[in-house]
Amino acid sequence: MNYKESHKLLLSNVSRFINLTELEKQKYISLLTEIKVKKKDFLMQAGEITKYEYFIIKGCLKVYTLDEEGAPHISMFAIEDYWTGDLSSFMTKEPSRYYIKATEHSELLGISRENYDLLFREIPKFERFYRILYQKSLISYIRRSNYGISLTAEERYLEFKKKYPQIVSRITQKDLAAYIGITPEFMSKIITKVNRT
Amino acid sequence: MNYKESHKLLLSNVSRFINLTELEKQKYISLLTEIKVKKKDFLMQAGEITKYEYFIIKGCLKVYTLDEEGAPHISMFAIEDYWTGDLSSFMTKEPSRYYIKATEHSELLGISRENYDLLFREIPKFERFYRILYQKSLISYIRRSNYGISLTAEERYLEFKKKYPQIVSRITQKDLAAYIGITPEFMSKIITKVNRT
DNA sequence: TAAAAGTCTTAAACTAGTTCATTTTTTTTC
DNA sequence: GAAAAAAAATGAACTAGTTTAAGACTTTTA
Repeated sequence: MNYKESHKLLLSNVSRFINLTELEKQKYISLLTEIKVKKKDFLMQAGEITKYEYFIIKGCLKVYTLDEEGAPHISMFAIEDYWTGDLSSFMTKEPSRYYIKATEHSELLGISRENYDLLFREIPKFERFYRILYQKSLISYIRRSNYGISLTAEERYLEFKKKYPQIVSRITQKDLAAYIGITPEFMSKIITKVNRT
Repeated sequence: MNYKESHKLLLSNVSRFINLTELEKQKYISLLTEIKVKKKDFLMQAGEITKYEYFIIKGCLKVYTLDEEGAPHISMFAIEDYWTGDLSSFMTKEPSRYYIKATEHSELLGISRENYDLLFREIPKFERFYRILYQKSLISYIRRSNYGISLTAEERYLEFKKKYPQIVSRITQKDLAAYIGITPEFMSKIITKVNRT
């Protein structure tokens, strides 16, 4: 069958871990919602109960919390071919502490909690898909949680640049500072220093 | 059927997410290896390819790396009813960067990579078990990776104490410092300060 | 396309956390 | 249960990263 470009991208993402029949592909696609969000608009805000998990077709978004002083802490940047959302609120149905804002005009496919549950009942293979997806995410978050406490800010910056060169060029230095966990002023100093060397 | 205490603990851990028939329980148990490790002994060392994922029946272990200066960075403390290991090395079959050392005499059940793969083929329900297990771990690591970059050392200490009171009392201040990401000297200062307040 | 708003840079004064050195206390070992 | 080893406490000098403030540069908006 002939699929839309957006669905092709998603199916190709899924086919990394499981093989679906045509029927299963169509069933899966029927469970998804198309979402567009303009630059600077929110996909969700703190206090809301997360309705969807999102697959990014196009664009770039930042997932962040605000601390008591109102300073942002960016948890992740999500770009094409990545999944994002607030898994905790999505699963527990408790209000989220996260904001998700588009830093570019973005197109997403969302799966609602009801359809996510249904998916496992209708196509149990997806248990495997998510087992592997979460396993891989877990491995990278375990590594990241160690970086935060054991590397200096400069080392974390170099790691990020090495691991996500395609993201560095698409975000502001200020947002990168909020991800690395430092002030924009210190981020500026690091970049000046690294470029000089 | 009558199971050993250790197997009962594991089966009860698994039954949080999936129901197994008697036959499946027996099959599962047949895939596990019993392991004992004395206080201060290594369960594994950096450079080795991880052979097992471990479920802790009894005891306490620390999972850590050593940086270029030889300073330890503790990634997790594992106690009864928790799973541990190096998931990355276990999956990729590449040498691990982690050491796992018992801080108390410990008893574990290990599952080898071959049996882990076999488990999914023989009892596909385990895809669901691990999907949920990894999902929950992922949620807590996402939270932790933000703590590392957005909280002060004192706040991280208070968080740890609140979340794992049963672990705090079983480990040394020095190990806690290596987990929090600070020097033992500064850990000592924080504790003095917090107790004074 | 001018004005406004946001981002980046620089610098001086400050604070959280480190390093190094010493002493006291607790735990381990024979 | 004494000796040795490891952990914890304390303090002084240091460094990585913050704060505040101001000016230059860039992007957005009307």
